[in-house]
Amino acid sequence: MKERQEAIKRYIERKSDVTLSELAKEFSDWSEMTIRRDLEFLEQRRFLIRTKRGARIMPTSYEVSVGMYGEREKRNCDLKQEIAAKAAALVETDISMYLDAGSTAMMLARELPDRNLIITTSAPNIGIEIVLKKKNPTVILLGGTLQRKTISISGLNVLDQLKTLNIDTAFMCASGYTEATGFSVGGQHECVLKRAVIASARRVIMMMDSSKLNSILPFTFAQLSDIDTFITDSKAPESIKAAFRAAGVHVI
Amino acid sequence: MKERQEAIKRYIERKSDVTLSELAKEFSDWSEMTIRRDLEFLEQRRFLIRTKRGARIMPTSYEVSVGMYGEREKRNCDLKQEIAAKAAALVETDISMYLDAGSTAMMLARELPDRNLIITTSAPNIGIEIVLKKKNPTVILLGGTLQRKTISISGLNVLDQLKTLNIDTAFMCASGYTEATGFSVGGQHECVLKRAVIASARRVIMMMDSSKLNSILPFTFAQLSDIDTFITDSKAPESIKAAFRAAGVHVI
DNA sequence: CGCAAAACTGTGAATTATTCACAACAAATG
DNA sequence: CATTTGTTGTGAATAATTCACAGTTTTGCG
Repeated sequence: MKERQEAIKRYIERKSDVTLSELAKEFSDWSEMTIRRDLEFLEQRRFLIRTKRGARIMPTSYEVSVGMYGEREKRNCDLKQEIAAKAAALVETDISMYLDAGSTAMMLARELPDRNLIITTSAPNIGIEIVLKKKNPTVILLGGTLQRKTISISGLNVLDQLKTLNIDTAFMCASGYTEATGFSVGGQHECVLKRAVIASARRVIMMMDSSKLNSILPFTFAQLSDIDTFITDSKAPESIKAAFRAAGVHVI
Repeated sequence: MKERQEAIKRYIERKSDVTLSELAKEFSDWSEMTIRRDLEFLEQRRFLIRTKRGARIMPTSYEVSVGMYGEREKRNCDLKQEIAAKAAALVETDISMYLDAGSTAMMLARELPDRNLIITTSAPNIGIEIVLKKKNPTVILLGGTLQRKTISISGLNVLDQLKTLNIDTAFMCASGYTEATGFSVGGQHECVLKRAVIASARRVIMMMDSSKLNSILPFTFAQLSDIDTFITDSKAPESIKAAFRAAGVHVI
């Protein structure tokens, strides 16, 4: 595959739905016809499907996760992407890592290097995504009841399952944070699971886009002192970043 | 949603990729324009995406499973569909059932009534499919290592997890059957898991399309005496069906 | 190094698909 | 029963896609 085709594929993967004219503008070094032919090429290899005026990524499990939350999730796609790229840089080879459920985690799954890794996750859609797109990582899915809203696992014995796994680095997501309440999420099941993961991981990396800062959700699962590294996007206010640093958290 | 729109949706779900002219021929009572408008309607509701000359189902996890095996799987789609419809008729409310991994099982997942059910499965893609498309069933995913080829779970403690679950009816798939070898599959992990499920289920229903009869795969996981019901398609030879009946198996 | 073959790219015309506006019709409402 | 609302079909206008061809670059091989 050519460099241009790779670039087009990456572009569409990021945007998930593009028009031909949008592509033509982005890749203005080439003619519309060439891009058209590239799309045909990529479609044959099942990377995407062509639509009326352009193309769309071939949704594997990715769309499963964003499809439901819909527009809200898509809107901050670029922020999440930025965070995921930063997080992927922290992934070392041959470590055992935990990947949380959530759309930021899904982005990280896509950015992950295709290397020897052991990835434990409670999100089956993320597990599938990794296993389909990468050759090398080993994916371990937690077992239990599959939650409709979050597409993640919960259950009585997830905690037991965690006990048998040694997690080096945990990449976690949160839906809300304030100084007073700490990191919070909307579901009780998730909350319990996240706490257990954080307790057992050697290193905890929290990923959160700036739109979620200063919002509170029902269940708090962690405080600043629980995390080692905080990854956010460039739109996050300096004041919060400074406060995190003052608490001994490594902010990226 | 109108009846016609439902019908179009079902048609596209079955075919997975259709052209407008194909739809116009199938639904010749209506004009092309009306069908076009229906497709637009269905696209807005994320049931499908429109392509250049028609439409394609919105692949959730379904495409994940067939996408890899590709054409081979698609070819017997109609047979599997027939089997899945028969199997769905056997599903009772409020029971605990096991759904095997495999494309026939995925078809069954789509045909399942939207009622109170507890469905245990080793296939996360099937679990996601159910949870996204139906409101009522509870899905329990087994935990463990996610296998790349089959998109199913295996691991040391799947057997332990099964012990804590009481399965009433198990819907199983096989990749091969001969009288001498019994029901067989290609992977050792799957084999072990299937055996355990069959041993613990009160009732075992085997689903298998006729193209797989008289083929042998490396690992045998069941004999005729292990199963209660056998579901196959209309192309299956009478001789085999008669032999199954003679062995006390209920053949549908 | 140089030539021939193959593969890739851009252009514009021909084809095809999609949208749009409007009229006819049916169903619902008061 | 008239009016409104929604649905459907028709054909023209628009837009997108394909096709064929020519120019260009790359590749392979003597």
